[in-house]
Amino acid sequence: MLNIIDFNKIVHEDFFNSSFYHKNKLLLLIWYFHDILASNPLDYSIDYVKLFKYPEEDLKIITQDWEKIVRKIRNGKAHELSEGDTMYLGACTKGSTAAKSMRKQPNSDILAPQRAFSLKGSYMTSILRNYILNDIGTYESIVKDPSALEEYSFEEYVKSEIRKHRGRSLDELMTEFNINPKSKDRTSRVALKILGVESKNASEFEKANIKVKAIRIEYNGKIKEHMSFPTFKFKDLVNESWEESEFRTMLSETRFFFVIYKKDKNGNLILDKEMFWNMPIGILDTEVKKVWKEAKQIIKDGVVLTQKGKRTFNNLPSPSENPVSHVRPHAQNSEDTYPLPDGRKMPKQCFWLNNSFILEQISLQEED
DNA sequence: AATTTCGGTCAGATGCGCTT
DNA sequence: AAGCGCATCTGACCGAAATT
Repeated sequence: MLNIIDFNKIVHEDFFNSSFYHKNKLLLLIWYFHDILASNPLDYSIDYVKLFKYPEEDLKIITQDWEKIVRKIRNGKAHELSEGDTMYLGACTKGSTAAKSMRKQPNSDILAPQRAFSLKGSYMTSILRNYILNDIGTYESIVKDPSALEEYSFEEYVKSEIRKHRGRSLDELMTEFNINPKSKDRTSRVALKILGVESKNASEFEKANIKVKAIRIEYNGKIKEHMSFPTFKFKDLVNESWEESEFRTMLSETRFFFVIYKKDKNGNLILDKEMFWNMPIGILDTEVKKVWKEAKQIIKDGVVLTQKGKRTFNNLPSPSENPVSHVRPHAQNSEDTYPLPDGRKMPKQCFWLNNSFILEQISLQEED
């Protein structure tokens, strides 16, 4: 967490003269161990301290993040800011309560939640690992020479590299880049190899919490499968609030890099498009919230199971009930379960994003 | 009859705990 | 520090029932 964003003032600033840069160009970072056994936070042990200046390659990306945030505010879209918009520098909500923290913004009459600059959790983790613990398990970076970002933003650079291979088949790319066609992460490996990265993730993607997701579009133009996410524990979910829920946190903080393949008439997957995407905050706090709350209520009240033939149907939110999200099993088999609050067991479930929603987002191709 | 829906399954990758 | 066994995770896929 860094400084509060003054929506009205920041629109007149440029990065190197900004209040953000002024205050935060040099940081004293202090890491302490969050010891859950310690009764008093003052007893937490301070393990690492470091006077930190952004490495040149990171500062380039932070500058671009700052520009992106300010552009949104200048366009009267402060209320649409989201942590997932940017890579290392985020605009996170800040204030005592959501209701008390609404602020006026220039160029729009819509009130926006107060926000502050923050270095994202994924970026802080990587600073700790790379620059302080000197962890050997660090990933290669995509942009080897920071001056490559003078002209293009990181995202534009990444997209243009992928675009060079547009029209080629996945099989062809796997052969060329020597990737095991059976590996589950083959599409993300292909993308990384195109970007010149041998390691199984890129340092920029790791620092920015960007997840590569393959999207396969069928010959008929539809996406067959919904998009899955990690499973949740029923007992945890019923104790969460939407604002602090695992699913909301994940969706608001993760940026996705969609690598889109389209099936030709012979069923070959052809590299077709690429785009960065994150869940629009307006949809997150309306439709997705609805599904989440409904799921929570159903689990709280006791899931109703009905046996039909071999299969057991539940009354959790299905894809037809909501345009954006639903709940479905994501388990090894029907024996792979988590306990329900009432003691029964149920196959592990997760929230999914509807295939139709993903398709809609792709066709919007909204690049702010 | 064809397509869509949605509970379920598969299998390689990953991660954890334990031992040496 | 490395190796092992095992559990879990994850992206992709399956197929019976429902719908068109």
